[in-house]
Amino acid sequence: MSKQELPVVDVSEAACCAPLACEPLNAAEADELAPLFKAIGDPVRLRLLSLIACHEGGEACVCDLTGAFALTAPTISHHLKVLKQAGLIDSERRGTWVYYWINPAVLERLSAILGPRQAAGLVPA
Amino acid sequence: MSKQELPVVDVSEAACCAPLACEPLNAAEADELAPLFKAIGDPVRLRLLSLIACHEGGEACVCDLTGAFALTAPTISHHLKVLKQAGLIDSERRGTWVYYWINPAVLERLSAILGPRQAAGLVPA
DNA sequence: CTCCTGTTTAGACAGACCTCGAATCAGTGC
DNA sequence: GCACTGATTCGAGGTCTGTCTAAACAGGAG
Repeated sequence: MSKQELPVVDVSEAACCAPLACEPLNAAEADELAPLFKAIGDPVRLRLLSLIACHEGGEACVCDLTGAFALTAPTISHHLKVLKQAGLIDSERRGTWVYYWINPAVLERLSAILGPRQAAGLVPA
Repeated sequence: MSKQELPVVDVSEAACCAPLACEPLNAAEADELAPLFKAIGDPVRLRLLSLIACHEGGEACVCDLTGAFALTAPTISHHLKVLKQAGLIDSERRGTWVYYWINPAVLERLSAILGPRQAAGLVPA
């Protein structure tokens, strides 16, 4: 279950330097990127992502996450699945518990796409 | 260029340096940010945003946008409304046509939140 | 004034989404 | 083997969303 083919796109593609305002996205690119933003377009999932990213060791057990929400375990599990299918996180079972960690490359890609003109110059004041 | 009363959150707030992986988002922050990502979580809206951002002069007429999609004018208008209500774009009517332009500050904020830790680049005060 | 073009609003409908309870799967320990 | 805990899957509800057609609104031209 850990090495199934992800629906994720190739990060090394042209995407790294096309900040949305550089040249218009074509339909294919938009169809590919929009689901990623959609995945984090939910308060619960956005917070889950943050909780996982901030957790010590860079990974968090599901049991660490459920407590932060007034939601049932199946609902949390559902949201984690959405994030995973989007390629934003990955998981592994270790004994009784399942651990999740984020995929930094995907987040960086999204950040770069929204960013003004990264790479060019990060301009310190 | 003249009106400043955006429904958008204050960019100079703590947001500029909290890249999602720094410390966990609380529920209030997530409720505020998620709708922005949700707005760009649709292929049509993501492409609209890109088309507007890339258009010469930094602004685009609705008539320039509708041609890029196999959708009716009301549908495009609906998506533009969603983007505008999220604070990602703004618009103004000039004679017969209505022009849209993006709000770079909001995009930068979203980029910074997803970004790895570039943080210090933007420097408040 | 009247017509025409560009844009938005209103209403409707199929499909997707969030959440839950109940059931099931996966490991650990008695 | 059996019971227990952690996590996921399944099916169902109510709500939200994307798209359309039809109609209304805003300006410019004749």
